[in-house]
Amino acid sequence: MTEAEALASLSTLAHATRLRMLKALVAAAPGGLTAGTLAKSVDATPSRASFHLSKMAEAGLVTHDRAAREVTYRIEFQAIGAVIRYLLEDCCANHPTVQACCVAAAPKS
Amino acid sequence: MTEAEALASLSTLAHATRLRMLKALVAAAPGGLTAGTLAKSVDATPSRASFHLSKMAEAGLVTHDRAAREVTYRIEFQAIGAVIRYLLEDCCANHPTVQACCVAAAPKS
DNA sequence: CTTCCATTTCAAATCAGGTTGAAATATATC
DNA sequence: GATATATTTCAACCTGATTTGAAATGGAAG
Repeated sequence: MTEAEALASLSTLAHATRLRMLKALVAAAPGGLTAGTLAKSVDATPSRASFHLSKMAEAGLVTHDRAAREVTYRIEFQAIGAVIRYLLEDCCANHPTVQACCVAAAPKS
Repeated sequence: MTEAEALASLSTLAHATRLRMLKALVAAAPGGLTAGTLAKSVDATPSRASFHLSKMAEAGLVTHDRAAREVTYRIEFQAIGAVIRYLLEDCCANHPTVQACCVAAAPKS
């Protein structure tokens, strides 16, 4: 992942509406949610939701496909993993103190 | 870490000058770098560097202390760890696919 | 083909953040 | 105290992101 890509992902994540959409999509994985459902779940107008979703799609954080009239958005876990990895590896040089946080965050045996 | 804190850290990281400063400070850890050295290393004017450094300090990503005329900035590894953990745990619910990225990023035995 | 529903696009207004350069502060030296 | 260096602060300006609401598009159903 390049610095430019990392910056694009980080600024996409750095917005309350988008971060909440992301959480909603994680909770709904692997099924995904329609644009309308997402809009309601983060209390945004359709046009605002569409704006933010297209930004997230542009950054590769979500994918979307149309079924009839509805557009379903799905989380792209690997894209978020790539951002985390960039922070850990490229920025922090895998510093033990930073890694310790990830280890602690992995209670799954 | 609260959502507001995570958003503050993410938007602080989402800027080329600041991300480069962060990398420089990681490389210089645990010693730190002076404001002037940092400014040169990212090719920024003193005033621009000071502006970005104060944002990073405000977000808790760096600390600073004065020695004579120079102000030395140091990376706060735990703060970055906290952001990563937030993404991993609070956003992605420790999803295996995302965790796999961190594991791969940890070649240190 | 008209109508309805879901979503996106668009232009205008607003807002937040970044850059610039000059001035101010802090500290040391003469 | 005067001067020099390191850094920060400030105000003005610029730029890009976000919001808003209306209009347009895509698709299904009568």
